[in-house]
Amino acid sequence: MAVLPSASSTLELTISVPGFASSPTLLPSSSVKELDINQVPLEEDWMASNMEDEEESSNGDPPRKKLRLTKEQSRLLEESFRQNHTLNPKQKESLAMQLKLRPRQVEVWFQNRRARSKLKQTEMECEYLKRWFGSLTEQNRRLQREVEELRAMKVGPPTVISPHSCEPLPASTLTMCPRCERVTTTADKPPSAAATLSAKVPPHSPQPSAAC
DNA sequence: GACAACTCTCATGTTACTTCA
DNA sequence: ACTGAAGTAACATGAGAGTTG
Repeated sequence: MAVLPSASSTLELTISVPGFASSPTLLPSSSVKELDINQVPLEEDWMASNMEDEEESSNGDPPRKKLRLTKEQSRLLEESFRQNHTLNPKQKESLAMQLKLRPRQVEVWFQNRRARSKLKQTEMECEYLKRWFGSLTEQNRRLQREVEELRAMKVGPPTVISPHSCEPLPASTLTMCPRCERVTTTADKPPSAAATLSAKVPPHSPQPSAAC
């Protein structure tokens, strides 16, 4: 499972892990809404229709019937899903018996539920990456402007005096901290591999680090 | 041990149906 | 009443892992 950098304080991204309790806010609200309106069939009707399906499916050309799960069935399935995103055969059998459904129906429900979870997660990640891209674009624009300004101001070779040697430093030794945007010299502090990486890999938060 | 055949489960994509605005 | 969009149960398919002879 790929884990993206954690978001800034204003954007929170959660990664769902199988077996890890998912947030209730991710649950499809429609399931509740529709079931409030839905006519809940009697248990006997459910069993009868399920058995009919099973019989018809062996006849070769069954019209695909779509059964709506009752409120209670949905609730129990969701509860079970929160505990575990996958079921072993024993759990499946027992849950199916408890819900008065076929094990196959429970299996299909879990497959679809996992798919919905993943889709939601992907959408959130996509949204996060979009914002990240926007922030980087803005930062890039700002730096480009700054470079232009510096170029416009340039009248001669830089005359930065080294605090160590008290002599002028060449321009090539000047670097800018990507976080705090202060100009430092490589002579003063050579950039570590970690610092180089952090400059290339966007920080979790667009705000400059206080450590700088 | 290596292998093929089989079964099971999963992810992924699609279809068919239901509900609602 | 009709319709399109959204949600979702059911199905199809292919891959990977485990079992068995």
